[in-house]
Formats: sequence, C-alpha cells, structure tokens
Amino acid sequence: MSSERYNPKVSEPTWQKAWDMAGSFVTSNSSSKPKYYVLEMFPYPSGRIHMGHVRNYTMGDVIARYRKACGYDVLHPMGWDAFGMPAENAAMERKVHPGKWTYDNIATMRAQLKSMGLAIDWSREFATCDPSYYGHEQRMFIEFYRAGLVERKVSVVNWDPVDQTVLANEQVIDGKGWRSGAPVEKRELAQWFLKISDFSEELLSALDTLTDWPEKVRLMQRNWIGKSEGLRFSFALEDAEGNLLDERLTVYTTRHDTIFGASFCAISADHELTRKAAEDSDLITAFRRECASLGTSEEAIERAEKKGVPLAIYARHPFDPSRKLPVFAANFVLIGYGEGAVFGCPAHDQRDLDFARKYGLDVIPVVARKGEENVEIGAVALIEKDQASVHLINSAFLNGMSVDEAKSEVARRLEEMGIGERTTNYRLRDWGVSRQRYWGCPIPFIHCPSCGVVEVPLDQLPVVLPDDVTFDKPGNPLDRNEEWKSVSCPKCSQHAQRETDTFDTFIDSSWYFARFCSPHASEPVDLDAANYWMPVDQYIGGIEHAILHLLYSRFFARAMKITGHLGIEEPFKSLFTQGMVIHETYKSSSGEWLMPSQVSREGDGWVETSSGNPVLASPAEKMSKSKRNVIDPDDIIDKYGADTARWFMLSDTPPERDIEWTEAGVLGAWRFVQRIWRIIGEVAEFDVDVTAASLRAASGHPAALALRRVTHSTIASVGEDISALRFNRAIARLYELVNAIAASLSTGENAGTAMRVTQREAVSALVQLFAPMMPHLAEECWKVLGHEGLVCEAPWPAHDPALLASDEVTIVIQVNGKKRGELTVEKGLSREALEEACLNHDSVVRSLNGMSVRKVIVVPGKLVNIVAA
RNA sequence: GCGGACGUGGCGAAACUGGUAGACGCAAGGGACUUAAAAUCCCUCGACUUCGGUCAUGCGGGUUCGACCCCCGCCGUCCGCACCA
Repeated sequence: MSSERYNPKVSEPTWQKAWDMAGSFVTSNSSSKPKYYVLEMFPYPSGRIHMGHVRNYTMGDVIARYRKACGYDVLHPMGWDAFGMPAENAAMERKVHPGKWTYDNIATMRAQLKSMGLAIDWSREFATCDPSYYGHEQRMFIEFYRAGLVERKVSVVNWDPVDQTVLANEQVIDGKGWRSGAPVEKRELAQWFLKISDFSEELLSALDTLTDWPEKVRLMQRNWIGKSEGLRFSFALEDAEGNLLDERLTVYTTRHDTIFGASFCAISADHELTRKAAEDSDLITAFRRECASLGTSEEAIERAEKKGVPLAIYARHPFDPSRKLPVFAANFVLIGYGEGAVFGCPAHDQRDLDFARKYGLDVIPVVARKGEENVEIGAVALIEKDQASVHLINSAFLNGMSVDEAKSEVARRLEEMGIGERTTNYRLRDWGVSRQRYWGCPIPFIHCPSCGVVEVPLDQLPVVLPDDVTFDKPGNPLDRNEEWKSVSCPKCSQHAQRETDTFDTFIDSSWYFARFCSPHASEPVDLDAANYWMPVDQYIGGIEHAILHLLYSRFFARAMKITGHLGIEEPFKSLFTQGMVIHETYKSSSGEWLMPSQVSREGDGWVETSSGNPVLASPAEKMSKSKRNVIDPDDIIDKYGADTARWFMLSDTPPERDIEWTEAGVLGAWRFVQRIWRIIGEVAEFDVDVTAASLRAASGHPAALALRRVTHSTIASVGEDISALRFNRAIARLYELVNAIAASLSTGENAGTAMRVTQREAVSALVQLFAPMMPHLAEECWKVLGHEGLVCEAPWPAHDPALLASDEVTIVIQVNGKKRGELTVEKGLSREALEEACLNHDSVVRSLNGMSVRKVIVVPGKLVNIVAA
C-alpha cells in the first residue's frame, strides 16, 4: 500500500507534459464523431489570472473532458481579448508600450492557465491584438459597409476638455473626468455605427429559439431591445401670444389613452426646438450646459432630479384646442429614444408627477378603478397593473372605455386627422463602434478631401497600428502620428488621411468564437470548419455579459452570414452564466483594508497576525484589489495543487451562484484529495481480476451487491449532473460513493474475493468519474490501479441498469398532509392492499385518534395521504 | 430612477413534474489512536418537547388532500443601465 501522501507539485506538471506529448486535446477539423464545441469567454490579459478565471475555466474544462470521454470530437480553445483601455492606462502610468504590456501579460497568464491542467487545444490560440486577427476584422467591416450594415453619423460622447479625450461612462464620476477632475462636456462627433437596430425585431423574436439560454438572460435582452407598440403624433404649437407656429411638435407615446390627462410637453435638451430656443435665451443655454454635465449615462440621467425650463411655446391639445400644454426642455427626456419629446401625464406617471408638482402643473386623473372614480393624486402616481378593473374618466369621448379601447380610439382619431400614426418603437440603438483611442483595431477607412470616406483596398489590409506612439500628451496618439495618418487616396491619389478612430473592443469579441474554428485561415473564417464546429454548444461566462457582448455577437453572426462568412445566425446554442468568487473583507482597527494573508483566526474573531490587534471582518463580497480581499490562484496551486482548487470551485455552491472562497473549504478539498489517494492505494493492492464473470459472481453477495448498486447509481447520476452543469450535485454523489467504499473497506468484508472485485470496480469508476474535475490526481490513480493509457482518453463508464432496479419501494404515509410513518412494500402491491396496510399502520391508528377517514390519496410508488376529520 | 435576479440549520447547500424539508460538504462538540501534536477513524449536530409530538424554507395572506415549489402583497440583499471588459 502506498503510504506516501499525494504530491501535486510533482504529479501535476508530469501529467500536463504527458497530455501535451500525447496531443490529447489537439483537435482536427475532421472526425467521424459527433462534434462538441465548449467555450468559456476569453480573458482580458490584465496581468494575472484571478479566481473568477479559475472558476470559469474549470467548469468549461469539466465539460470538455466529460464530452471527450463520452465520445465527442471536442473543440475547447483559448485566446485573448487583448485590446482595451487598461493597456493605455498602463502606458501612461508606467511608460510601457501597450503592446509589450499586453503580450507580457499574456505570457504570464498562459503559464498560469497551463498550470491549471486545462484540456485546451493551445494550437488554436490567438490574441485579438495580433494583426493576423484584426486584419480579418477590418476586411469584414468593409464588407459590412458594402452590404449597408454600416453607417456614419453624429453622436454624443462624454468629453474631457483637459485630457482632450472621450470618457467612458465609468470614467465620469459625479460629472467630472476621473483623471483630470474637469467637468465633463457632451460633445458631438461623427462616428461609425453598425446598424444593429435594423435587426431589432429579428434579434428579439429569435430569442424564443434560444431555449438553452437562462431565462433571465433572454429577459434582459428582451428588455434591452425594448419593443413597444405606440403612437407617434404631432401637436400644433403656438407662441405665448397664441399665434400658431410653423413647426409642429412630434411626440412618441405608449399611453395615448391618457391624452386627456396631459398637462405639459417635455422635450430633450438636445431637441431641435430647445437648441433654437437657446439661441436667444441664456437661461436655456445654461440649462443645456447643465444637462450636458450629466454625461451620457442613462443611469445618471434617470437618477438626477427631474428639472426643466419652459420654452415659452405651447402645444395645442389635439382634441381640445382651448387647452394649451406648456412645452418644457427637460433633463429626463432622452434625445435618442422615440422622438426626443413626450407629453406628460402626471396623474399616471411618477416622473411626470414629480415634474408637475415641482412646476405647479395640473394633475388630472384619467384612469380609475371602476367604482372609485373620485381619485385624489397625492405624491404617488396612480399606476394600476390590473387593466381589467380600470376605465377612463375625465376624458370626453373616451369615458368608460378600457385602456386598450381608449388607445385604439385615440390612435384612430389622430390617424384620421392626419397627424398621427401607430408605430412600433425599439429602445435598442445602433452600435457606435468608434473609439478615439490607440490600443484597438484601426478602422480601415481613409478620409479624402475630394472623395470623402474611402475604403482601404482589401489588398492593403491589415492596417497595422504604428509602434512609435507616445502617451505623454493628451488625446489619441494615432491622431498626432502624422506619418501614419498621412496616405494618398486610393481613388484619386490626392493627399488624404487615415481614420484615426479604432474599434470598440466588443467587435473583437463578437466573432472570436468563429475564428477559433480555423485560427490560421487566410479568410476571416473557413466556412467548412465553421459549418462543422458552429454553433458553440456550450458557452460559459459571467452574467455581466448578458446583454452587450451576447447581443453584439448575435448581431455579428447575422452580419457575417449576410456577407458569406458564416452559415448560422445564433452563435451560442447553450449559455451558462456563472457566479462570482467572493471573499470576506478585513479592516484593521485603524480602518485600513487587510489582505486575507495578514489576518489569522483567534477564537470567534480575527486578529492582525503581525500585531495581534483585533480585525473587523465583514461579509464576503466580490474580490477586488481595492478591498484587498483577493486570493491569488498561483498561491493556491503552489500550496495545494490545481486539482484541489478545481474541486473546491465545483463543490457545494451551484455554479450560477456566487461562491465564497474560504481557507477551511480549500482544506476540506485538500483532505478529500488525500483521502482518495489512501483508498486507491489500499484497493490497488488487491490482486483480483475484474471481469464480467467475477462481477456477476460478486453480485451474489449482499454486501457486494449493495456497493455495486451505489457504484452504478453514482455512474448514472454523475453523468447526468455534469451534462446539466450541476457540478455541486455530482460532487455530493462522489462523496457518497467514497463514503460507501471506505465503509466497505473498514467492516472487514473486504476479505472476500467478491468484495475485493467489487471494490476494484468501484474505485476504477470513481477515478473516471472525478477525472474531469481533478484530472491530474485521476491520471496518477489510474496508473496506480494498473490501467493502460491515460484516463483522459478512456471512454466514460457505462452503468448497468439492472443494478439500479429494485423490487421494493418505501412509501411515505401521511395523515392530513403530515408525515406519520413509512412503509416498505413490494413494488407491484395493489392499491387496495396498500391502503389497507397504511390504515392499519400503528402511527396512523394513533394519529387518527377516533377521526373518520374521508378520503385516501395514493401517489403510486411514493406516498399515501389519509384525509380524515 | 428603470430593469432583472436572489432569500432554506452556525455556514455552503439538497429536495427531479406540487408529494419524507435539511442529502452531501464545512464549522463545532464528544470519543478512539498517540508521550504529544498533526494526520486518520468513530459518534452527535434546525428549535422546542410532557418524548406522544409541536414549530420551522425572509414576512403576511391565498389556492390545494398536500406548498421551499403555484398566486397576491410586503421586506431585505445583490446585479445591469449602451465608451470597463
């Protein structure tokens, strides 16, 4: 028997090398087996891997290894989402070139990932900042442009006047730039857009086909696309003296039933009418500036106090020209949605009510519950969810109608009057892809003074980022790199300039999964390879990507199909969103955050290890550098090995939930590794032959049969649980199997050959079942047990259904729905005999206590409920 | 503000389609082995109890023979909001 402890430090690199030598995870593009493409969202090379990566890639790895064992041709690749702002920030702060910073990080993180023992085909690896990747992206963008999927238009950005740069919403803090502290301005820039909004309906309705996606992600996308059936109509406008103006005000509404409750109109600060009014009003100009300081984030706009300024123009109510609705410029109306103008109905919309109260506008209730028509609106708007119980009041010809009837009637009349039309509106906006930054894919266009916007000829791709750039001045380094910028126009050969904007990095991640099918192809995607591998069968990543990345990728697949680069529209067949890794936080008595390594347990609490001072521990939250509650995967792998870390990540907590990293939990996983090693060592000594015949003979012994039943039911359930990504349940079953094997070893019944054969069968199955989770330990055990070859190449064990069947069944007996006892009976027992047996059962007689039986409910094979009174 | 999710022992959780609430693990307590410690093994482990049971799945109602599960209303926590990736 092997008395030594299992040493992952020696074993893990050995087996990683063995898999490498055997090419176990290298995938060709042709196989007679069914294909399975498993993909985890590729990492941003931030410097080092974190525990979130460990969790994400472990889950994908379990699936990849399991599917391989089940006989699939598995594609499980890895790459790097390598463009983005952190590289530029590093360049500014540490004077290191973004490219060098990025590739150095990739080297570090690749080594870290390899130490996890992932079953990845590394021959397909690429980084999105490789010109050999982004060149194809440029070509596809030009093809999208030719196909009418691209548009140039003006849009609003957050502008930092000091840093001379566009700011991301997260870089705008309280209306100020994060680095400069200068108040942020809104600025209009001509930018490139992908016309995703042309696909709103398609992207929405196809969500119904994504049945293997989490319902919540589909719902989030549905809400994001935001389809609404409404009415666009226009008001006649007049000035303060009552003179009719030439222009009309077009609004969009989904609540046209409340038209008689309208008491004002609100338009965006960026609306044409507001701009015009600002020309001769300092007040309105100031208001426009104030709105601009809110930035472009929808959240900031919605949270801000509702404010407005009157424009001294009035909208005539379409059904009662004597009613004048004052028109306000308001900070809560978004220019990009609908018409950038709304009518306000304060009684039935909280935002409108707050606004009306502030500016002393009328509040007219027009919808009320039947029988409760005398409604008083206080500080809370009346929003009735139950449409059936309400009807219209105070609304002339609409009185008494339901909300839907009133909507139809208003729409019909306004259409008849020629000033309205029913429209479907979507919240989804076109995808602005221009970024005024260096570390991104150059947008392959040239601006010519005579020809305008001109494509870079395909044979001149890729447009490569220049290396000689400096970050010592504000603004985009590409924009001041005259040598790179200056080109001759491909059409007229005049002096022209390159586009200096680069792509949003979401473009890079919108097609990488397709590139993995043929990472070295001279086309963006080799169609044969993509037709074979796509769609991704199982995609795994964080819920934070539920909307943008996944929606953009769905759009990209459609765009690539149109331009002939892909044959499918939905790139991800099944989606899984995993939870975060969280950890307790610690604060010293002086209020500084402490790292987990700086504190130690004392009694019920924590102390600072160096000083013994008490430490305040707070509940676990997302690991973050700022709160110092970060555990470095390298430290864990060094101390316990990758298998222990992997096992812990999969145990206990369901994968979609946040998992709390605890030292005690890791130790538990570590002890389990050693426990398996001891048991395998013990059983490996048994000199018995496991054959069909010896197993059949073993089944004749009750104790052996019992263990065989556990083994085979574990085989059946672990496979099911892994397929359904219920790793925590699979692991609970494995614990049960180990407990059963250990118990059989300690009772002395191991002496018989029958038992030894059964135990050998059990441990071999055990090793195969945990192999996807702890692959290194599994290889080591497999070898000790004397099996040929690698366990990662071995087929998944099959269970014997005959061993799962039983001729007895335990029935729960209830009286009035409460459990009173149980009864084990033969499977085929008749209903009458079962009822009789239950009614005579001691516990039933006792709890009936003289009551008479009214009814007996029998759930076959499960339960009998006796209803008595 | 708008949208979404989640809530079960000391802790992570399980409970398959409305049918035994708490599998499995962690922590804790007790014991064995040991000169001792570590490691390992065994036992106990929701609360109360007159030992018959009773109460328990965030709170309050409802549907049902039966509800962690379905419905209505609250409370709490977390996440997203279009240039972070």
